[in-house]
Amino acid sequence: MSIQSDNTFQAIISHSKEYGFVFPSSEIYDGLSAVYDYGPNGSELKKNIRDYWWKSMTQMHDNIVGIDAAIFMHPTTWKASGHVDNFSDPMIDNKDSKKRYRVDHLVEAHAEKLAIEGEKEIEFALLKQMDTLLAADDYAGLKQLILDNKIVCSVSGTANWTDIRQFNLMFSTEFGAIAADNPEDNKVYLRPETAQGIFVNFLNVQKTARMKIPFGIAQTGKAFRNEIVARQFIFRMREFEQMEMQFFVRPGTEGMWYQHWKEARLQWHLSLGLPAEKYRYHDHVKLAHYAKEACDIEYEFPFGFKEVEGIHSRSDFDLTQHQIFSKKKQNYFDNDIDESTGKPYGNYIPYVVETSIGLDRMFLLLLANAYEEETITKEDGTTDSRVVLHLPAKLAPNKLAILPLTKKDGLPEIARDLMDECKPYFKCFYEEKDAIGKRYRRQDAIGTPFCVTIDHQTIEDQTVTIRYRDSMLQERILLSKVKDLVLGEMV
RNA sequence: GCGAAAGUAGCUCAUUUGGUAGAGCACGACCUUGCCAAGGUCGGGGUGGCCAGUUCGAGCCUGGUCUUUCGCUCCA
Repeated sequence: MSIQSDNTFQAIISHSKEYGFVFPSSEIYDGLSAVYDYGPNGSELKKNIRDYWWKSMTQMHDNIVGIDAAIFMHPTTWKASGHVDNFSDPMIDNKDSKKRYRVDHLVEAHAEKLAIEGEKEIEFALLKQMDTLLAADDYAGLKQLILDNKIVCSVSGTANWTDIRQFNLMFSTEFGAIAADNPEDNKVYLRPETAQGIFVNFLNVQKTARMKIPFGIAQTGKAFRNEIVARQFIFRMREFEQMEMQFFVRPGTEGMWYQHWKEARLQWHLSLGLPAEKYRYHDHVKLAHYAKEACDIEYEFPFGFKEVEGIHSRSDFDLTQHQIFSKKKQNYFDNDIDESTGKPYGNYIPYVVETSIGLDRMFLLLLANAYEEETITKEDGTTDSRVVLHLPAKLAPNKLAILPLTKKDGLPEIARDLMDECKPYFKCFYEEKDAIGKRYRRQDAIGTPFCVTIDHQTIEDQTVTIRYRDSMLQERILLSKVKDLVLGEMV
């Protein structure tokens, strides 16, 4: 049904800005790369997505509870999680081959070659120099070392190198007002994922909410990654929001739960009326350092199939790491009876199955799916066009537009009364300016599912015209039925 | 990060060889009208992404820079 051109993505970006969904951050200062702000309609849509997810996780599952952890966490958290060590190596690119190397690997490979050639002394000196420079974070010195030793790229054979850069995906900042002797002691990171806030609170939540395994902890919140390449509008941003649920299970059952959540999460997407043929699973072959099994739920964006959500079987990696680094037991005592032994399962560190969806990506997904430039044939045979967002009614920024046909004869008063009746229950929009057709089109463009028009007949028989966004059909219903009709679409 | 393209009003775009910027839509007020982007009158809005250079004169030529899109690369 949707007519999508090659320029669809561009059109969606323009539309997002024009109708107050997404603006480039700090636009008057030329923007900040890969950072975006949500406008009046965008912030409503985003909030509605978040609320829908939260409700489906916590309200609809009595064994899942929520938390809201801080963005700042103790620095040791990221040592335990592996984020500090695994992602802070200095890198260098060869400009000719476009190949990127870890500096230590590049130098060591060259040293090895020297060793084979019998140049033991040069090899030893080289490695020692490298260690000294690495310890001092002297990147200029390291680059000079590479140039002095005529180390070349194995692909291009040239020494046309970029400067050395450190790619640590975590943003850091100073914590507290008093400078420590060692600045590193004051260093804290902006969390690169929300998951760790759940793991470090595992026992707090389990004990205070009296949760029994299997159970889950849900959380939504901002995370920050200093991406090397951050592009495709709000798809990959440096500041983004995750909606995560960590599900704690008995070891040995993680495979079953992994399958369960893999299917349940896809169903969540489909429950919004999104087309199944646009979705697919992508099972990971190469696994992250913590993962046992992992897959992405991918959606066909205008720029191809891309990850919108991940389901990961994280084993007991995270809790075990936190137990080691914090020296605090992360055990759970399982009173359920193991039928093979007749005794309780007893103490263990639970396994974790994670579902992690990017809120901003879900937002983009919904816009991409909803956006349509529709050509409509009018009664006299001429054609017209309209831009319409087919957003799920329960997620639309405005649920109902209330439009008096004229701004006199008492029609605005009736419209205002309806507005007052409905606005405690859902977001309404009131407008009396311009011709009715134009007002309908404006609401189409921001995805308002229902428009109600108050006309002169309303005064006589208490009926109004309700007009449906997707079909453009209209019918007369009782004024008193409007609120319940809209509410019926919200659950 | 490398390569390519682009940046003029809120949006989509014009501006023929360098001579101090226009249109449509949108926006605001008023009049007329009243069920699918109506008509009229008036009005607001741009130091041409930013900074330099060449020139008597730069939106246009040159260099730099920022941002965006696309292709590689990367992605816990």
